[in-house]
Amino acid sequence: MPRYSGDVIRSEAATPGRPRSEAARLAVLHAVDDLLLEQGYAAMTMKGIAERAGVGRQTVYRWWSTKAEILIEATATDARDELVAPVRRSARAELISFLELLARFLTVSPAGLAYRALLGEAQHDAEVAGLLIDTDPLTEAARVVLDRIRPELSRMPDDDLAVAELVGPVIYPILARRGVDHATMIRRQADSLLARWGRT
Amino acid sequence: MPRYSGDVIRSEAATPGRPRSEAARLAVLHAVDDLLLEQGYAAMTMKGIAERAGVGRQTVYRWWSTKAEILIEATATDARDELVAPVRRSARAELISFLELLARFLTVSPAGLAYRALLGEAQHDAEVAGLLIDTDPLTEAARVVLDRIRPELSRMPDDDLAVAELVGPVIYPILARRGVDHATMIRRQADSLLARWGRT
Amino acid sequence: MPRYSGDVIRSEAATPGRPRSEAARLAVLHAVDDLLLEQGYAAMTMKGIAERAGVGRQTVYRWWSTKAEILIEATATDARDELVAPVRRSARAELISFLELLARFLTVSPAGLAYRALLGEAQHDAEVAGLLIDTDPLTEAARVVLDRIRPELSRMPDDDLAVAELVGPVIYPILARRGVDHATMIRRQADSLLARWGRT
Amino acid sequence: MPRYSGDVIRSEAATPGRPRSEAARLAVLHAVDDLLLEQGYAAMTMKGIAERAGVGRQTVYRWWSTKAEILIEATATDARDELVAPVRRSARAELISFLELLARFLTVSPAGLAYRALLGEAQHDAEVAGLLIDTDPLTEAARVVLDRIRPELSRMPDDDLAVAELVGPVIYPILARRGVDHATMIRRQADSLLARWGRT
DNA sequence: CTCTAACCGAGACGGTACGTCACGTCTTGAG
DNA sequence: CTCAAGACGTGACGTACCGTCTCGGTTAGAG
Repeated sequence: MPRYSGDVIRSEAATPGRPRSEAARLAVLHAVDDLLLEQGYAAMTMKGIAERAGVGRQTVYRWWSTKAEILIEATATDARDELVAPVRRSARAELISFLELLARFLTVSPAGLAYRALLGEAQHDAEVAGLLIDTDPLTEAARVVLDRIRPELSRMPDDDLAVAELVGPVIYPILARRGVDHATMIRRQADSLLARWGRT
Repeated sequence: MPRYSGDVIRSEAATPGRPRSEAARLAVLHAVDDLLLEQGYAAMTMKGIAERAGVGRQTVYRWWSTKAEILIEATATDARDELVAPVRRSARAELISFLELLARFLTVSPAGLAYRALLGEAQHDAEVAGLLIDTDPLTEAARVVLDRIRPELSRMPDDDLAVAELVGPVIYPILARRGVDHATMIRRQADSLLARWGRT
Repeated sequence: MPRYSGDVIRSEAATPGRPRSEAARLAVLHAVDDLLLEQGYAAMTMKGIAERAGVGRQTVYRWWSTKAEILIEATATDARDELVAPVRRSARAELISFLELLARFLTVSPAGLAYRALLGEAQHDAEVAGLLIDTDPLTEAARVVLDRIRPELSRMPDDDLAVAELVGPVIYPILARRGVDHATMIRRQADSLLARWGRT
Repeated sequence: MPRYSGDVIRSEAATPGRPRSEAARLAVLHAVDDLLLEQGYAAMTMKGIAERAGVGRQTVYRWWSTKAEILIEATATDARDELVAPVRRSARAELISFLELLARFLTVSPAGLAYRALLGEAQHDAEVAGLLIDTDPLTEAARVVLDRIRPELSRMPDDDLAVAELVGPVIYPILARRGVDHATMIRRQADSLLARWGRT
């Protein structure tokens, strides 16, 4: 079970020269993981990452351009894993489970903190925005859940609209406020969506 | 009509020494406004702000600690002004008007870009998070609208929950995706809320 | 007995406006004295002097241009007082007394430390050099001694040459070396001069 | 023939990482040389040196702590070269040659100006004092001359005393006065020393 | 079994922003 | 007109990190 995305070997082309060191790659990814928790995103530096990983500075730059890029690679797999919602009997239970997962992910999980940091950076860095949108694990996970319960909810809109209606009210207060009561919010939100999307 | 928050006279205490230069204060606030549009938040520097304002570096640091602080002071009034929703006949029209205002604010207005940049910074800088939350013009504006239509919507939750349900689905795709169709989303969102919150 | 040069009132012209505050002047001079000992010449600043004196910064600049100027005014009188050589029976005793006075002045006395600091500053600041030369208390004191013993020493050169021969060998090692044995040096120096300048 | 002290190869240890740039080192030393003449010691700044040398600021700080340290390295070799006294037939000629060399060095040579600036700085900066004393080219040169003529002068004291008697009367007026007539002073000084130190 | 090419660590390089400090000037109200 | 206070524009300080470069040394497949 690969810890990091890309752990599967990428190419078989038998390139000449010394092959890329998997040890160095993992050291960098782990270093980023650790530093994010210890110092936070803003205080992380490329220099610090290289030193913590015991790796040359050039080696980092050879494979990644920015700390955002490394962080995405380092946390993508974790994020995806943590956002796999368990299968439930009812649509309501599905929604509640997923939203609770989501709230926990964003407020507690290291991968979730990374996601928020990246989402933040994306607001003033177009390149990060591009990277993040292409690999957004959150939207992906939401879609899985929605697909699962769509048969029961005939009036559910598709695609991005449904995702936004589902995820927005939970994620917004987490990004913009402090100390939100998720539990209540989540139940209300689920009921609201069921009423709007439901069969009748 | 004051352009910047704090334009109202502050104190009459007759402090000793040379009084603070209003010209310098305004020059800095305008410089931040300009630089945000020209270079973006990330590329803005305290040095650059001081130089653009034609002001000493120390003068900037004397009154503000970070570029986030300046940006908040520079855009707070504009943000508040731009988010004043017009009074409409029906609750639905009120909601749609406000959400359209909000979407336009976040995607087009300089003050809105500033808000997004600050919200982004808040994800990895606790101090900015504190500042932003205390002065959040968006939540404030949402509350005004909600208070106005509350009489018609007996099942509307109060406070933060209602704000999140109203604002979240619109703001989330703007922060996390590209090229969203706001118009459709907004109408759906308004109807969804009316159905959930409505009298009968 | 005035503590500082210039303590005597300078003008009687009955100028209009508020007269100069003698209290402020003395506070500045004392502050410079204190700071020289506490922090050394290099660490002293105009700002620090004003604060220590409890005086406005402008008040300092109104009356002095540089810290060197203040220091000269603050120490000139002390320096002159400390370099008054006692009258002795023989030329040899006169010389030895004066040279010992000189060595003590330069290595121990606050005024002597100030003199060395100023002499140092004069090496890379022409303005200080000018001020110092015009008021040099050391040369002045040496001349007094030499005049006193000149009758006994028919071959003594006059003016600057004699001063240099007398003072140079003592002051040079103090400026350019560490931990010199002055006592021996001084006796040798006195004998050397007597032999050279002496009657027969 | 090495232009700067330290031009001799330092070590062969094969340290890891990119080796120090000799070009940068020389650029800094030349910049200091130039700036000393153009602006004087007091007006020289670390920033100015780096810019003149076309070198990063950090590169300067990496190898030197203060401008004094750079100046010592930049002028030590020149100073030593310029103070090599020619061999003469008589002790008197030796002394006169050396003292003339010395006077010229201190009043005309760039290296001599540097020496005076450093000697000045040493009066109020203990660290500079330490550096200067350890490498003092002037004392060194004086000792060479004195050793050469010592056989002829049986009563010459040794070490520091002799150096002070030789050098002090010449250097003192240069430091503390303006426009001295060196030629006369030097001949008198030489005769005085010969009389005192001479055989009989 | 050498050759070649790309990798690796280390760390110096030219830049540039940081936040602080002192400079010397100015602008208040009070004496 | 002076005084204390303190804000002003200027510019150097020493530090940190940027992304690039240049070393010696390693590690593979190709000849």
